[in-house]
Order: sequence, then structure tokens, then C-alpha cells
Amino acid sequence: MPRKILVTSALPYANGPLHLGHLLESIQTDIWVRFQKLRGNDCIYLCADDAHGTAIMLTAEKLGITPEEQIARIKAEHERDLNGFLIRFENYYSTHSDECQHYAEEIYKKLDAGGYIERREITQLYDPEKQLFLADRYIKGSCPKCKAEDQYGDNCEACGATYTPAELINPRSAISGATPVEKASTHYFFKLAEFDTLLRNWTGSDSLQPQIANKLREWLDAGLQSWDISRDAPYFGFEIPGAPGKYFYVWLDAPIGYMASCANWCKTSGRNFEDYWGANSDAELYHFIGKDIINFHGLFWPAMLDASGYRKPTAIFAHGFLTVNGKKMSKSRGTFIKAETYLKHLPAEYLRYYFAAKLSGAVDDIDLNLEDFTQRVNADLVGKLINIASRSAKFVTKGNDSTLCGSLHNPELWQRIVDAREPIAANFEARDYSKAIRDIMALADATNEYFDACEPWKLAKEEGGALKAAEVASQCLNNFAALVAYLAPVLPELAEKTEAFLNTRLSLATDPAPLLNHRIEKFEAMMARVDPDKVQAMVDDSSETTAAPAEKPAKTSKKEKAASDSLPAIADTIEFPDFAKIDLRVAKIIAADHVEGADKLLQLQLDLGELGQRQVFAGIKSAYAPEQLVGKLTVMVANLQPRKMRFGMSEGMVLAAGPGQKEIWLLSPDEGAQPGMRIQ
RNA sequence: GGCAAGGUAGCUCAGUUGGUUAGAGCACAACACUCAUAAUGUUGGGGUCGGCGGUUCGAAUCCGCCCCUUGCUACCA
Repeated sequence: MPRKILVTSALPYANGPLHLGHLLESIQTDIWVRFQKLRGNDCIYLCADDAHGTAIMLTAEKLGITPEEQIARIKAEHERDLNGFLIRFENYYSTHSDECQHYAEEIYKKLDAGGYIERREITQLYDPEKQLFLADRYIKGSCPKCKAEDQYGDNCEACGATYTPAELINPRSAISGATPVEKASTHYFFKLAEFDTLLRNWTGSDSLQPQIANKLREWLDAGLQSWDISRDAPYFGFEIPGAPGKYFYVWLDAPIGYMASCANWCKTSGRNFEDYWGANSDAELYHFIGKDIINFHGLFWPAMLDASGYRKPTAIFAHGFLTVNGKKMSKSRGTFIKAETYLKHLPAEYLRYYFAAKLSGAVDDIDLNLEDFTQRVNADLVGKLINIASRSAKFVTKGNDSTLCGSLHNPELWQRIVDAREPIAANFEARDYSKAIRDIMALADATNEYFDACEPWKLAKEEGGALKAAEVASQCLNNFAALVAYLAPVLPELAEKTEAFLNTRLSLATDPAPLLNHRIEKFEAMMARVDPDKVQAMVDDSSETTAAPAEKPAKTSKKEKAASDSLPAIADTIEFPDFAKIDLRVAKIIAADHVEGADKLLQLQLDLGELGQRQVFAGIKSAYAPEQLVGKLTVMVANLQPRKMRFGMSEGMVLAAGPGQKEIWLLSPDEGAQPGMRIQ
């Protein structure tokens, strides 16, 4: 009974080209899907472009086209590149589609009807000129730490500091250049916390990778927050029913794109949508994703599905990130390689093989070491695997009239290969491709050893030895056919060429049957060696030579931090205006309390005289008891951006010295200072 | 600060429930072979399995502490 399986890859964002990081996932998924199909299972592979959001809207505007034109253009590029890498979908669709809108609205309405949607007012930075709320990455300014100009709202590329947009010096909208202002608006939230039990049960199921289950449990134990699912107009997406001017956040409809793609495919394939998504579906549903989006697929998505009466995924399969030559892909190093650029220089199967040789079922990062890549592909595929066919063919072609012999010369070796099929299949099933590849290559080694031991080239020179040589070569060609069949999910083109060469059909569904008294075609080279010059050309082609941004310095290591603690160097000199920005005030502690559930914090109520009162959380519990503090005068930073902490808003900070633990000493002014006085 | 996943030969990686001198491929060296896309085979050099301590007759494998990498996260405001 074939299994009914629905597989997806994460939806690429329709705002830019695919790069090799995307391909890691597509290739991993495609290999698994092809494997399932070759095993005889009813497996379909669906994907789509993720086509909504502010970024796409802005890009379209910049290009002077409509968002619809922009996403159509990108989708065509994506499909071209994926096709070039031999990724084969049943359907590649878009979240900007009627089906997606239908299911997004339906799911939302069910969530709302179930009481899982709450409406709350929040304050965000707003671009008054562009009339647009600004996410962190759309706010630029000078880094508050190192003063580097033109940094994004969440972290500094020059010094690595992290901060909030409000901390930026001279913040401005990256879109219009206007100074952002704070503005309140009602947002819609999905009450995820209500699904705590459901999600605990789901993550407890043993089909998840242990690392993922751990991660999800960590989030669950930390307590689930409501998820902001709305964005204000203007926004390229679907308007929320009954909420004019409010749109679904792009991440709400992204996974619904899986359903949309399926519904769209069902129209032409004659399949039934409910068979896959209905609450009682007996189909298996798997999402291949990167580890960066585990929260969306492991928390929000199952909760959304369950709350709206659909089935949950059978499992999610997360993979790690792709690094190139051991480091993050970088445009200045030429290692930010686009799919299109790769294909311009190198065949798809090289990369498919290399990824397969390194992928396991775990969430570990994968490194594409370009030198290793070249050597590995050449040695494994050309040197050992295809070489089997290349060195054998002639003895059959010339020695036995292009016909494989009538019996196997080495039945033991053949049996070893046959017996390897199920273990190899089990490794493919478990997505442990690297193990499958190792086993297959070990059998290729064994075949080469056998070939060498028999010395058919010598046999062929002996009188009447041509047939003996052909027997050895026939054995090796049969081995070759079986090994290529095992590799077919990874190397579909090599499999096709092998089928043509040997006049046969390769399958993984049954044990390979030896080809006996079987006519073959003339051998022709099946794969060229990797040319290192082409690899270099690809890197050169990917290099951004124009003004490579300064390399982001490595984050300060703990060691370095410790060293700098013991050698308290004075910070860089600042100008008076820099200092003057800090509004320090004398504050009177009028209340101090323990915070329920907090290990380090005390909640302080500070009086600033005519300026009112402030609530501040301070991490000084280890050194002060609340009753010691009440009535004391201290110094606070009064114009610090308020920060939402787990236990409430902290509206400033009190100043203290010392390394921590018991050694914390709060600053206090001499007698006579009055609450609210500015410190200058 | 917390949590998670990693740290095994120059490179890329295996090492199942702790058990004999720690493995593979590539790279390197020598030799063999010359059928093959300078491919293949044999042999060899190369590792205090991140560090320290512990449990054990015995640890890369279990426990503790520490260091480094990556990621997530926070009561660092």
C-alpha cells in the first residue's frame, strides 16, 4: 500500500533571487521526494513564492512597477532557477492567489470565532512623510555606541552593538529620510498561549527531530506570547475581513500558501484537498524548513491549523544554515552565490551530490568548502563511480558484441550490493543522505577493487580471453547500474544517461535484477570533472567589487570581555553634546519591592519631584534589600527609552557601580539635593 | 546571564548501548597497473578524539567544571 505523502519546502520570498542557501533546502527536499517516488509512494511536492509584505511593496515602488508585476517577475526567476537545479514540483504557486486569500480569511474567521484573536493598541515608530509604520530595519541612524553612520535600527554592522531604533542618533526613515515619530495603532493578535497544551502534546510526539522538540519545549516553558498578525495600510497583502485598513501580516498567510498551492493543484490533478488537509486526513504532511523559522512552523502553524479544524503536520524537518568556506556567505568574499550564477558556471548535479554527501537528518549547519567540493565530486563521481562504467564498457562492447554476459562473475559481490538496498533506503528515508552516500561509495570502491584484482585488460590480451574480460566487465556494469539506481534521487540526470547506456529502467522499489544477455549502447562520458577555474569564475562573478563594506568584526569573545573588564580602559572620548544628551536626575526611592518570579530584579518607584514618578526595574536584588532603599536619594537616567520587560515597563535606569553579585553600589547625591534636579 | 547544537588526522566527516594498537574519503609519499575522463589498486606517514578533573578493570563515548564556535533567548534598562 503506497503511502500518501505531501511535502513542502519553505516558500522563498518574492523580493530577490535564490542563492545557494535556498538550494540546500530545495535539494534536500527534492532528493527526499524523488526517493519516495522511486520507492513507489504517492508523494507530491508543493511550493510557492511568499509574495506579500512591506519589502515587496517598496521594491516595486522603487522599480516603478506594481507589486503584482514585481512578484510575477521574481516568481519566473525562482521557477527557472529551481528547474535548473532539477527540483521538480507538482505545483509551484504563490501566496498572492485567490486560494490563499480564501484559506487565510477562512482560518482567520475561525480563529476569531473561537475567541483566539485579541485587539490591542500598540505604539510604533512611524514615517510621517510616507505615512507608514516602520519596522526596525527601515530605520537608520548613527550607532549609539560607535557613531558609525547609516546603521539599521536593530544592530550596528560596524561594531556589532545591538540596540533599539529609538537609541539611534538622528534616527530617520530609510524610506523617506523623515524623522520617525511614535504613533499608536490597533493591532490584531493571535492568542497563542491558549494552545499550550495542544502544542506540548504535539511537540512531544516522537516524529520531531530531538533538537527541534527541545527548542519548542524551551519556548513553551518560557511562556507563549500573543502573536501580532496584523499590519496597517499601506501593506501589500490581504485585508483582514471586517477590519478596513488592517492587513494580514505576511507570516500569517505564508504557510497558508502550502494549502493554496495544494488547492490549486487539486483543480488540475483531480485530487481531493480534504484528503490532505482535513482533520481526519490519513496523508503524511512534512514541511522542510530552515532552523530559523522553526517557531512559525512548530508553534503558530499547528495552532492555527488545529484551531481552524485542519490536520497538523506529521513532522517538520529542519536543516541548518549553509556556510561557504566555513563562513557566512558574504558578498565581498564572493561566497554569496546566487542560484543563477552557479548554474552559469557549473552543472546542478555537482551541488546536489555534494549537499547529499554532507546532509544528515540533524539540524547542523552545512559547509560548502569549494576546494573540498571540487575534489569530492571529482573523486567520488568521476574517479570512482562513473569510472566503473568507463573502464568496463570497452570489454563488453568489443569483447562480447555489446552484450552483457549470461551469468554473474561475482555473485557474492552482487549480493552485497543487493543487500545494501534496504539499509540505504532507510538512510534516505531518515534524511541521512550522507550515510547513504558513504555506503554507496564503499560499494563503488569494492567494485573497483574487484575489477583491479581480475585484471580484465590482461585477460583480453590472452588468446580467447576476451569473453573472460567481458564477464568481469559485465559484472561491473551491473554493479554500476545498481549503484546509480541507489543514487537516482540525488543524480537524476546521471540515472537517465545510465538508463540510455544500458537500455534499462532503474528503480528503487524492488531489488535490482542483474542484466544478463542484455544489449548495451556505446559508452559516452556521463559527467565532466569539476574545473577549478570555473569554480573560481563563479566566485569572481559573485564578488561585489564596488566598495566592499568593512568586514563586520567578530563579536567580542568572552575572553576578550573578561580581559577588558580587568583592564578598565577609558571609553572613547566624546564631545560635550554627546554627554548632554543624557538627562541624569536626582531621584528619591519612595518604594522598593521584590518582583514576583524575578531572581535579580527589584521594582523601584522613583520620585522626580515636579517631574512626576517613574517605575524602574533594577538588577540589584543580590546586593540590596528593598527596605534598605526606601527613602534614599539616587541618580537615574531619565530620558532612557522605556523598555518593556517581562514584569512591566522600566522607565529609566538607576546608576550603580561594581562587578555584580554582592558588589553593587548604588550612587547617591550628597545631602541637600532635591528629587528632579538635573545632574550636570 | 540562561538554553540548545557543535568542537575527532591538513580538508570534509564516520564512530551504534563505554571494551582489544581511534576509522573513511580527499590531500601527501612510495610502489603497482596502464582497461579507464592523469582515472584505479596496494602500502605508508599524520590525531594526548577542545582543556582539566572524576566514575570504571577500561572513556572520543558516562558525570562535573572550564574554553571556543553557531544559534535562540533574557529579569543586562
